[in-house]
Amino acid sequence: MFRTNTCGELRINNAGEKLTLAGWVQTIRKFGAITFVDLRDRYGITQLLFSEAFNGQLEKDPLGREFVLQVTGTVSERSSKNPQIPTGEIELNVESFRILNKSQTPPFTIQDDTDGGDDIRMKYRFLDLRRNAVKRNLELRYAVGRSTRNYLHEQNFLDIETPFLIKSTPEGARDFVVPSRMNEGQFYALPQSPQTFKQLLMVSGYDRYYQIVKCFRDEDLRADRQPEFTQIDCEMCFVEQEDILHMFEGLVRRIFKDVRSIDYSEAIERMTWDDAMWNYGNDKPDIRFDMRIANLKFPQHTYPTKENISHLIGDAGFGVFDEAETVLAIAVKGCSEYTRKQTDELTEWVKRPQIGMKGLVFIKCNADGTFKSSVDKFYNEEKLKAIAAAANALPGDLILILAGAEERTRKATSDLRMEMGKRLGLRKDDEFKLLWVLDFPLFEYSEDDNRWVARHHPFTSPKPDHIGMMINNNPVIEDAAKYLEHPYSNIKANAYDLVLNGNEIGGGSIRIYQRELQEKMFAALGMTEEEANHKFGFLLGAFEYGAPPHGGLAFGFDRLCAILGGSESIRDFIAFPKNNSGRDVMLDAPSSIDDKQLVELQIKLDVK
RNA sequence: GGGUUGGUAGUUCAGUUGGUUAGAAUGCCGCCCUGUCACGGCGGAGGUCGCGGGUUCGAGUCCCGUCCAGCCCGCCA
Repeated sequence: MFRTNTCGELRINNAGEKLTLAGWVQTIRKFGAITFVDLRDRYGITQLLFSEAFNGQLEKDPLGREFVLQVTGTVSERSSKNPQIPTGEIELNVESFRILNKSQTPPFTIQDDTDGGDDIRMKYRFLDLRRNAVKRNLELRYAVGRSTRNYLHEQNFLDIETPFLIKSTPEGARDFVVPSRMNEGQFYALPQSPQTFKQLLMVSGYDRYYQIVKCFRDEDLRADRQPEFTQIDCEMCFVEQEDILHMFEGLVRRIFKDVRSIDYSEAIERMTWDDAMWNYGNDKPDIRFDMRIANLKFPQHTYPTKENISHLIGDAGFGVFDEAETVLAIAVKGCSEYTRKQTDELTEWVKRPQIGMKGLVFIKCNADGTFKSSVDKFYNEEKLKAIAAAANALPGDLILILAGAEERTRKATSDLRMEMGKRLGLRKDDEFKLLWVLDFPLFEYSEDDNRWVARHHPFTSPKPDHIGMMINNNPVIEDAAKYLEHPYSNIKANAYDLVLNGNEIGGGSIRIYQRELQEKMFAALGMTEEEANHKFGFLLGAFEYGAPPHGGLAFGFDRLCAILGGSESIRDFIAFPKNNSGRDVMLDAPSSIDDKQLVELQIKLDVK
């Protein structure tokens, strides 16, 4: 037997037992004639005591950090205890030991507070994974997965695997493609999600399906985006939106309970997409704090046209506001005392290219009820008061106003809101707020492609009373600004996103299950009948053989784990992640392949 | 595709207005130390300042290009 115990389990009541441990050398502390070694394994650290008798052997065969050791000895109570670690009351009095393997000195320290930077840790990821910080994250990930499986199993879901080598459908994200040797000149695609397979499983009658499954998208990366990532993918038959929301609220509550011991018993808030965009400028608002956006130019639920201009700011001769497509304000609690330096810094912040605004207008709501603003000469006390009221600003608050083109300004105001929330400490890591965002638009207009595209995906069903607004073609709109007047912009989808602290952690929809409607949808997206049949004929065909009403959703597993672990980045919750450029720096992948492989695949390269 | 921050010892970083021999911490090596646990003490080794070009009497420092990494925008049905 290699070992009788682990390095994390021995306590004072094991004193006197003779046993064997195996693990890695964490540190060596030579102290005169005796030597202390901290031996580490997955479960913890146990201090080894090498008495004077071993000095000869240790001199001949010195130990080093990360050597793999097998030690046999007797557990004894320490004469000076260490209350910091669970095994701190005991040590193993070594009677014999064996070096199972040597190690080079690692390029960074294997400690909780490692001295290694991201780059070097990724290159030696197998060493990084020895550290507690990363290990805890992977344990948390396992706990989330186990909780998910337990819950869904109890709810009668079946875990069914779907293929990875599938057909490329260039809607949406770019596919990763895999050449087929046996089918010359042809390619598989890796799934962006098992979407069509899970719908086919519904047609087959497996009315509750789930899978914790890898998905692949060949798009640029972010801290919270990897080219291969994991989804909790679910689908159900004979359900309406309410059934799905209820089922997966249960899942999330269960995960909170199992993983973080949090009783999320309060009702999960709901908000329409329209309200989210209007009040937060964003389809995934962080509702841990309020700071809603006030529109100073238009009343809610109107299109921004000249006739709809409200009287909040009117035409006051202030060109920046008068000529702007939209003017948005947020009230920042208790910041009316901001200095010139602080407001200048905020102005610089919104002028960064990533935000892209030209400037920032301030109104200080003084504690005594007066106002001081950078636009005093255009707006009198009464107007400023009205603006403050609209922005829900109280004395002592600072109102920040951005003006410009609709879409950019809304996004910038949303970003500014998030930034101020962060600076004011309103976005706490240990506070969790869930939110359903409902009634997404079915379509959105792509100005690049000059056509309507599915906002979620083309299998999402429209709200039943909006089906009549579907047209059997995808008309090009000459003036892009006019697209708001097109009926498609008013069609809402049976689609829903689950948002946690301003992050989209899941999303789904009630699907189309009738061939006619699905054909209509493809046509609306500008697909000819021929194209639709070529790409999705199998699904259309299946819908003719008794397809039941169905719907589902998918959670971003990595992201969910990261948020539950209190981290912005998902990389530390993935054992072997890719870097910003989609590279695995440990494997040095992707890489070129042999000419022989290229010949077999009938691929000629036209690079370098 | 674009923006931005960074690249100096094994590692993490400092390096002033361009000026003598490029520093610190940690790690590593050697010696000392019988109760350490971030052990301690003394000593030592360790650098093509990412790469290429330019300006200058002189470049880690300024300029141009390039590569790599982090973050962001675009993109992500």
